[in-house]
Amino acid sequence: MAGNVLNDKTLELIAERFRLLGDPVRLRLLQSLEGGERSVADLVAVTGAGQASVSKHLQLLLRGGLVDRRRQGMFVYYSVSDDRVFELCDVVCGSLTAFLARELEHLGGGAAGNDTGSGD
Amino acid sequence: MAGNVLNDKTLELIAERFRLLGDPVRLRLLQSLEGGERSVADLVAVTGAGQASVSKHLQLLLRGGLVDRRRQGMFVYYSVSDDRVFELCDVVCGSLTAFLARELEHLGGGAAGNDTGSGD
DNA sequence: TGACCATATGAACATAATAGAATATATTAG
DNA sequence: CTAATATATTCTATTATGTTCATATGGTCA
Repeated sequence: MAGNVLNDKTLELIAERFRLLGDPVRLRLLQSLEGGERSVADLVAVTGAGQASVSKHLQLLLRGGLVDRRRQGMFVYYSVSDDRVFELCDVVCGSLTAFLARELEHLGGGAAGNDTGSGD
Repeated sequence: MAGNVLNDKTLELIAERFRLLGDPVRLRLLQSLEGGERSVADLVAVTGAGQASVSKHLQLLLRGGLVDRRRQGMFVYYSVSDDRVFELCDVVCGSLTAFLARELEHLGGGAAGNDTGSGD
């Protein structure tokens, strides 16, 4: 952004990329790949999701250019091809933390002793 | 991320926030608010979306803690409450640019003279 | 070749997200 | 109070997204 006016097409591309990151299974996949490449079987085990589901999520990440694919024998290894995703997650984490802190403040200052749901 | 292992709840929160940014109308709203607060009517005019739609998107952004709301008379003014959204958009833009550049390279090296869709 | 394994894909289904029309609420003016 | 204006909400239809099961594809090994 930074002062630019983006056209509709660009905006749609950006939105699409955010949506690509907007799924917990895909985030878990990316996180699992942070330490290096992994086979699909590994990723299925780590995420606890079904094989078909994981495979489809990986295709989405692949088409979005966030991961790379390498075949070795019967196995396929995926790896993160754009480290910026982690930067994005970090920024979002910070944003979320700030937001929740604000929420807490308002609760504390406005109506103390409220139940906002079980605390983690 | 940065080496952390995030639990499912946190991951879902992060995904939710990415989804919040995964809509072109909401991105356009945020971009329109980059220069300062705006009334809903202004935003409706700028985005070209319907009033109900804009209002609903604004509620989502508000509940997500990305914008603030201020009432003055009959008008309601929204403003960005977390500048990090722009940082996020910038990073995504960079990521997209890099991705498209890679795509182009592959096209150029593999099959030159291809039409990748009308340019803007 | 056929048996076997890992991964990808298609079809069916369930659920979530979005837009628009109509209506409700809030505020001001008379 | 009523009329008028700005914004929010509800209801409904439609579309997008994700999961699962079954099956196809690509590869290895005997």
